[in-house]
Order: sequence, then structure tokens, then C-alpha cells
Amino acid sequence: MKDVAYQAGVALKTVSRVVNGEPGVTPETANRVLGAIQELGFRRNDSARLLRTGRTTTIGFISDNWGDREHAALGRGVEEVARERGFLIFAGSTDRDPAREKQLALSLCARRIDGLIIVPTQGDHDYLLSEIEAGIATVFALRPPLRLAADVALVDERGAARTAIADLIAHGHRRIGYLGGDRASYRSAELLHGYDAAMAAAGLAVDEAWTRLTPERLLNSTVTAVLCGSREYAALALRTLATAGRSREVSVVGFGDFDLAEYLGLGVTVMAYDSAELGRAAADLLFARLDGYTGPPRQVHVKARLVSIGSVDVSPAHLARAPSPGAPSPDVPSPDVPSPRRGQP
Amino acid sequence: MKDVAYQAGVALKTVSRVVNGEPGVTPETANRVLGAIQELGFRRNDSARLLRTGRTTTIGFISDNWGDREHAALGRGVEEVARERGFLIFAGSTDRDPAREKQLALSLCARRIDGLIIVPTQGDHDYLLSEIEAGIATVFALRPPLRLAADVALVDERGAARTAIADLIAHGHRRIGYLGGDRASYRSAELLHGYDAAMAAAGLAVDEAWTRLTPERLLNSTVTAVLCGSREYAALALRTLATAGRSREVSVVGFGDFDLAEYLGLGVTVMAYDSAELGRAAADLLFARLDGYTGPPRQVHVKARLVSIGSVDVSPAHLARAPSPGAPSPDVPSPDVPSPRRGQP
DNA sequence: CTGAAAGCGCTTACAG
DNA sequence: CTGAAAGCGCTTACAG
Repeated sequence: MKDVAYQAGVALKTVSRVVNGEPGVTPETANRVLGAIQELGFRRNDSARLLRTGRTTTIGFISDNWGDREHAALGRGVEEVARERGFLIFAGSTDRDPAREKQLALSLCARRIDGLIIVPTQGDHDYLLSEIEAGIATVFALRPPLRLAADVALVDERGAARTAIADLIAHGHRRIGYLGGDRASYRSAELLHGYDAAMAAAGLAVDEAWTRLTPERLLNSTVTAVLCGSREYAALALRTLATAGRSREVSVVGFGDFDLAEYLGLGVTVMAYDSAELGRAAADLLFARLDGYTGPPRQVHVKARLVSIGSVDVSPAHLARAPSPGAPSPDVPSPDVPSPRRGQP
Repeated sequence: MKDVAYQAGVALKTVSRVVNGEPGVTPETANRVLGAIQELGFRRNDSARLLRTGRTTTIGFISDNWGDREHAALGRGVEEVARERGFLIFAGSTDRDPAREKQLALSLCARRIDGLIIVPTQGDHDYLLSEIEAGIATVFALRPPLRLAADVALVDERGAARTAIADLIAHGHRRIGYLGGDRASYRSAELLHGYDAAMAAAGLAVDEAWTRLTPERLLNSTVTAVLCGSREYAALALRTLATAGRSREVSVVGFGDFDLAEYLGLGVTVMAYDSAELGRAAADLLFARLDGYTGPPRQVHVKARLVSIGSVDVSPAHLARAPSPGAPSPDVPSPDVPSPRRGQP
């Protein structure tokens, strides 16, 4: 810029004015500067400008794994909002390792990002407190942090489980299981909360074994339907049942990103949410802060929808034993066509 | 930092030394500085440091769509290499829009990233020339740029098509089609090149209509097997055949990322490559430049592998008509178990 | 072992 | 309309 000024025979400030399109420069002067810029191949160093300005117009996005479909969709949602605002995004994966999360987050903060959207690991997040105080807007997505009041964008797992279970009950199921790995994880805990609520609302007793299923135990269980807490467990449940030739005896309901339904194939029911929507919601919370919102931390929940796609494979004998479905309970969306896959318990 | 120096009663330079762990500071002095840092909650501004240093230890990653499984896996591969080097990544999507690509790339360059990995859009990339000259290492991934000599990391589409077609031929197919949308696209052109080579090598004539299939035309075609150039077309072909009840009359081979096989379900054959591997390859090219390599542009190709997963559904009648497969040609990997899905033409 | 000065490339605040 | 000076937060190159 100094060179440009020299070449054009003007002061540094004038070059700055031209580059930034500020008013108050004679067309002739401007042209002279523009010419020098062309000639010298000058391009402004935004990093330097941002150092002076204080703002970097950059946000960080930290998730479990950039390569994972669901986290990628989340990032995409964040990007859509950031793009509108002209913000750039630093992205990184934690691989669920708290140490990596901390290292990543702190190096982003050291670059003075304006905001951070983070899918938290299991670790504690005290290390972020001083950064947040220092003015880095922070939003947690997909999972809340432990012991930290902050803006959070979540999936409504409880509501999803309630809807799924109530729907199964409406179709005649009474013995319903949950398959989802670590019950202490945020997701499983929330889904089980919704499960319990829906079973209780229907006045159904719950055998503790039903919610402690494994793929193997599924085959020896008396459940007639099972809610799966992850993509992997849904796939496992289907495969286990198919291998045992018992696909038509147990209804499987998955929980996950929209593409899970597609992934699992035809004839499967999924409580599906939109990860990109979650990303947009998180970004909206973040930009509200950057726009000056200083109120208390907020939570937003992205709803899941019951999705059944494709054709249905059900044995006529099984169908014959199925009663006509009862009236759906109030909080259950009435499906246009009752799914015949869900036979009588 | 100035405040810390004042608080500790030392010079700026001494604080800098402590912060950077440079030698030559008395433990006492260092402790005094550390104390001041604690007290004031000081954290170094890396942006400022990088301005002075000249390097940003940052690379840009620009792809079609961050939310797309394949591009996300690519980014993940890039990240793995960047992480080892302690580099941060700016990420963004073009949505295949040349204008967006340019805008994104230029704003990254203005931030003075050290390198750029880019999945190019159809547009021309002359605008990058001055940036490359200015020292920003640039690598293209997945598709080469038009008229621009640069490092490129690609998938070996030609080899993949050759392998797939030769394998089909070895299983008795003679009339083989290609289904892949825009024939002028880089991917289709490369696949068709491999297709032609394999058909010619086997001395088989090609009816032009076979390579101009659409999902509808597939049903009226005489082909007994079809190579699909994208995830979408593979899914369409399968669905079209299934809907017409003719799944067992035409073998479908997909081409895509590893998860395509899983996505398409059991009993499907896919020429699969690893997007993360492609990302790592691109990053390796980039860091070679950052490490000082100044030779001519290089190309690396990631190989695709023939993958068949899961069980097979084939009509006994169809099987009965199938001949025992001939000896595989030299460039065809001999499958352990010949896939019975590929019946006689 | 420690420090005063200059500078990275830009902008801000003020004069003319 | 234009410019000289100071400063963003750090490091580099040199003295002591």
C-alpha cells in the first residue's frame, strides 16, 4: 500500500480511501491510484486491516467429525447464515476428544474469531469461560455443555421419543424397547425421558429390560417394537432381525438426521430432524449476540418429524392378525395411511 | 502485552520471550511475567503475530458443498494432514457457482492463507493466477481446472471404468451401457474414456445408444448391464429396474465414494474410492509446496476398488442360464466368489 | 540475561 | 479533497 501510494504520488490514506471506496476522492486521483494498484498487482491484506479494526468477521465451527454426514450438514447450515453476513468459517473436528476440543478452541480464540459454534465433547468447558468473558460469542450445538450457562441449539429428543412411542402405542404396541448404547449419554438420556413420559401417559408399565436392549438381546426379548437411539443401532437392529428372519415381528423406529430414513432403506420409520436447520439455528443464536443481544442464554430446539418412506413388506398372515389401528392420541400426527408394518404385539 | 510488561515491570520484549518460551529469561523474571499474565488474563493475539511473521499457518478448503457426504469426507482428509502440521482451515462451499468460488477464494487470499485446496467449478480460474504468483500454494481436487497448470489430486475414473467394464465382460456381458447425465462433465468424459478403452480391448462394438441412456430408456434398451456415473443415477437405475420388476435382468454398477455401496444397499456392485484419501493426497501436494517443492505441477490419482457387499438376490432361473465365468482378463481382479447377480446377457 | 527502537500492513482521528 | 502522525498487538534485529 505504501508502494502504491508512492507510485501514484499520493498519501497512504488516499490509497486506503480508494481501496475502501470511501467518498471524497477526485476521479483523477482515484484513477491514478487504481492504475498503480493494477501495475503493482496490489491486494489489500485483510488480516492487517482486521488487526486495526478489532473484528475478524470470522467464526469457528468445531464438531465431532467434519467427515460425518450429520456434522457436515450442521456445518453447512452454519455456513448458510455466515455467508449472508459475509463471515468466514474456521472448521475443525474433535473426534470427541476433550483435549483436542480445547486445543482447537483456544487456537481459534487466539486468532480472535468473533464467535464460536461448538458441538461439545464430554469434557468440561471451564477453559472457555475467560474467552467468553473476553467477548467471544459462544453457542453450543447438538449437545449442551455441562455446568455452563450459554446459548444452546438442540434437537428435541424428548419430543421425538414421545411422538415415536405414542405412535407405536396407537398402532397397538404395548411392549416397546429402547436400543441405544450408553444410557448416560445426553442423547440416550433425553430419548429415554421421552420414552418414559409416553409410556406413562398411556398407562403402560415398563419392564426395565426393555430399555436395556442390545442387538443380541433383542432376539430374546418380548418387545414388539424398538426405538433406536443412533444410526448405527438402527442399522444393527434391522440387520439382526433380518438375519434371524424376524423382520416382520418387531417394528424398528430410528432416530437421526433426515438422510437416515433414506440410508436405512424402504419401509422403515424414522424420527428425523434436519441437521442443517440445527446449524442455522445455532448460527442465528450466535449472530444475535454479535448483533448486540446481551440477554440471558437461550435454548432453541429443532423438532423431529416422523418419516416413513417407501413400500412396505409385511407377511399377509401378520397383517391378518393386526387390528385396525385405534384413534391416534392427540399428540400423534395421524398418518395418511396406517403403516401395516406395525403389526399387533 | 504492553500492560503485562508494565505490570511485571519488564520490557515488551521480555514478555514476548516468556510467551514464546524463548530461552534467556531468569526464572524469577519469567514468574513475574507469568503472574502478570494470569492476573490480567492476557492471551496472545495470534493474528497480530502472524501479521509480523508473514505466515498465517492457515489453508483454505473450497468445495461444492460442505454438507455433501463426499465433499465432507474430502475436507476431513485435508484436515487430517493439516492438523499434523498445526494448520487451521477456512472452509466454504461454492454450490458449483463460479462467481461464489471466485468471491470465496479471493477473500481467503486477502486473509493471506498460505495455501488453497479447491474443488473447481466450471468457470475459468485466471483470477487465481496472480494469487498463485503472489505465493499462495494452490491444489485442485476431484476435478482439474481448465487451462491452468497446477497440482491436481484426482480420482482415477478411467481406470475405474476399465475395471468395471472388464469385470462385466468377464462375467459374460456384451451389451453394456453408461448412465451418467451430462456427457461433457469431467467425470462422465473420463468414465466414458475408460468404458471405450475396455470395450475396445475386448473387441466389442458399442452401440452409441448404450452410452446415451436415461433411466426411462434403460427399460427399452438391450443392455444387460449399466455403469452409473453418479450416486443419483445409480439409485435411479436401481429404482427404475425394481419398479419395473426387472432388477434381475440388468446388472447395475455404481461409481462413487465408499459409502455409496452401503447407501445403495445389499447386493450392489460399486467402483468405490475413498474421498478422505483424496483429501489427504491433495493436502500432501499442498504441503510439499509449502515445504519448498518448486518443481513442475504434479498429478496424483486415487484408485477406485470394486466393492460388492452383502447378500445376493437372484432368480434360480436366471442363475441356471448363466455360464460359468470365463478366465478373467489380466487387468481384472479375480473375485473370490463370482457374483451370481451378473447373469448371462 | 534484558531492553529500546523499528516495523508488519493497514485504519483512525485529526488537520489542513 | 488530501495528508502526516499515531497506533492495532505483536516480532525482528540490534544493543547493552
